Amino acid sequence: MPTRPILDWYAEHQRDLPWRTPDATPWSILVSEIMLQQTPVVRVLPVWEEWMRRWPAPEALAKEPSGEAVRAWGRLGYPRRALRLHACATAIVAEHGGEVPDDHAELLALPGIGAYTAAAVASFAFRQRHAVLDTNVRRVLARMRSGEEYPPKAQTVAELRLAESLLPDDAPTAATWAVAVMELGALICTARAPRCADCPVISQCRWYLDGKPAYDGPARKGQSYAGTDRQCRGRLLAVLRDAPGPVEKPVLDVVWADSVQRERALDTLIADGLVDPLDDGRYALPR
DNA sequence: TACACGTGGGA
DNA sequence: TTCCCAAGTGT
Repeated sequence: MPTRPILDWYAEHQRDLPWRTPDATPWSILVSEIMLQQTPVVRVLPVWEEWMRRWPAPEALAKEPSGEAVRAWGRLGYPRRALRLHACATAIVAEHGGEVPDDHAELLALPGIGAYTAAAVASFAFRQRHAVLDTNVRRVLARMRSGEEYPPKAQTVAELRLAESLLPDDAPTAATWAVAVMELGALICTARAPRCADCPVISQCRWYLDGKPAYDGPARKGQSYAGTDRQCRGRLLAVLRDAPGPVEKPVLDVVWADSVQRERALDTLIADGLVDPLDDGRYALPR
């Protein structure tokens, strides 16, 4: 895999994203990475701006009730991420003097930060040399090297080894390379209707050279949503997010007809720490 | 390992 | 309209 063409392409075509500017901090980058998990850039942008205005450093967020993080999360989806980001801020203040750690293992130990995000923050915020393997990169590698339209359902050791083997030796260059490949996957080598005509490495893409054969692996699991507990949880939490304070039970009851499912969903929200059942019978976002 | 976990937009 | 997908993590 040629490194140069992709670095050159990135230099010319990268998007101007606020967490990529020179004044972006490790904290602002960390927040962006959590928000971007399974969530499109356009939806993250306004929420990230608001978070950075309110909580420019971990200490500011750590002082707030976790419910404020959930409220400010808005409709980004997967609101447990908001809770984990709040827990992240708390841990960073308590264990790292308020500074986002630059060590990969320490990042990995923070709540809500897994293999991808730890590598991404270490790479993007601290310019370290790590294989940053997200869905974009996995797709690019699958097409270029394996000739497959899509990567395997679950990440393999081989994919990680390949990504590591492609890393430029120089750390800062490796960091730019990591974001460049991701960007290529996000803008050109997209899941549907890839823009192969604009690809800087089309001549080395095995999938393209093979005539772009259609995916023939096992069916990729579609995610149902309507009628699920997830949708029910979303409805219930939306009520609390949009209310100025605690709400009475009947206010929650009206958003979902199936009482068995509704109670189950509410129980799991409480178990997750997203909803706080008050002593007076009302419900609120957590303190 | 497989599944749960939100939401909205494009094809 | 329905399906598929978007910078994953935790259990």
